[in-house]
Amino acid sequence: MLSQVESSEPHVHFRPHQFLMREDEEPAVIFQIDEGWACRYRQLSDGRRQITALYLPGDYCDPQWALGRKPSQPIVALTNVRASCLPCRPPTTSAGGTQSAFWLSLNDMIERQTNWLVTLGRKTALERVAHLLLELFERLRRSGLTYGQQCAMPLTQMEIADMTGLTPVHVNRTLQLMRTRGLVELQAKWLRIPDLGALRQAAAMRAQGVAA
Amino acid sequence: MLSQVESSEPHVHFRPHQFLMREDEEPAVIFQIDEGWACRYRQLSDGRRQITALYLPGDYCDPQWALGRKPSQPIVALTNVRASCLPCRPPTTSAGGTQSAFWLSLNDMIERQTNWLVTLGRKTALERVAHLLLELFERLRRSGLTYGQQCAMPLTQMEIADMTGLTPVHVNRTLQLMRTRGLVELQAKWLRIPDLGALRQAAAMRAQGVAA
DNA sequence: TGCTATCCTTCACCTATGTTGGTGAGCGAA
DNA sequence: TTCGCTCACCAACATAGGTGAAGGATAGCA
Repeated sequence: MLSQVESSEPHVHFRPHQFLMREDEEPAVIFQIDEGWACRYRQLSDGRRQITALYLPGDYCDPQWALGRKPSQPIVALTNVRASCLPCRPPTTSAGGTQSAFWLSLNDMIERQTNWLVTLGRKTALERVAHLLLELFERLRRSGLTYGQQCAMPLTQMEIADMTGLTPVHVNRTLQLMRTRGLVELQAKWLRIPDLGALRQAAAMRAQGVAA
Repeated sequence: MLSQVESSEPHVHFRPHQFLMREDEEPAVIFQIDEGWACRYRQLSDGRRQITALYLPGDYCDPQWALGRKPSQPIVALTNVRASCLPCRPPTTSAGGTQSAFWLSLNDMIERQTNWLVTLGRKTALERVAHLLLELFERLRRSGLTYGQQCAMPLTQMEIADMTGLTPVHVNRTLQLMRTRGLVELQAKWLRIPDLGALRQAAAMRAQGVAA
């Protein structure tokens, strides 16, 4: 269950439920996920848990460590994960400016986090789940990890619940409803979205271009 | 209702409900709030609104503009606001490194945003309101804007609702409950916290040092 | 082959919060 | 002074989502 990081190692592997980083630990490196999924979360003393970030292939983990604070939340692998280790200092803004992939990725993460504030604060269960599936699909698509209208979806309903602020039971109800409405097909850890536009509308997201 | 920014002007003023920045506008400057409160929000097409950030005196507004993207959410003054205009380019990481006040402030903002994800996803109404009042008090205290156990609290119950993801009616119920429990005294836009520890516990926040 | 654990699914019931529709106090403008 | 507006506050009722419990499918493993 302990992370096996050697800071000199260029690559590391993690198994499901293994920690990439524990709370308040001093990060030695920033990971870049090559393969697999991970998440950051906080757990309250009575057991309530909220996932606060999802890390997919290509993502830096966690970019904000570059801003110079200890992680206040643990990061754990959701699937088998292969990751590269980057030095914890960020690329200087002088070299590449704020446009470097790294800083843009931090920007994306903040933007996603802000969108989740809106979803958790104001949206219904169906809108929340739709938002999640849509975000997953579009992030994977940008990394070339979708196949037509399909992509992998290894999350359990309990993990979906911890992302969306719902209970597993209600996630199940909601997924059933979405299935009967033809919004998603979801089985065997594989997601198919018959009509991306319909799902976007169901998610009450801002309209969005088709830009890759 | 239009912002009166002259990018050459070192100081600007805004009245309540006046925009500091509109959606998708190209920011010419980053404001630093000298006095007054402002917020960033998103409004859904059916009117639901969620406030996603609060800007208090001393805060940069918005620090993430320095990362090089257009603001996707409007920013509006909640009270009379006086602000200074800073160039939109961030201090280079070479000069001052990531420890500069500016980057630390961005880091704080991300941290606060993450904490709100947990609150909106998993906490009860009372915990949410407690979290908000506590955060306000402690941020103001760090800026020397508290007086003993008291501080200003210009937010209307509707604005509290839009921060906490509740309805104004339920915010009212919750505040009444907190009053009867002696957790807060709140009247005439002025907040008094008789027992900070009790309020922290009610907010289900992580324990926290007394560090200024 | 059976054992165990995890996950998905469904049911009946419950409650925290939303909704609707009021009241009255305060305050600025005319 | 009255009008118009915002805001705090209250009450009755409605509902989305939570709770607790149970059964069935699937997969790893001895």
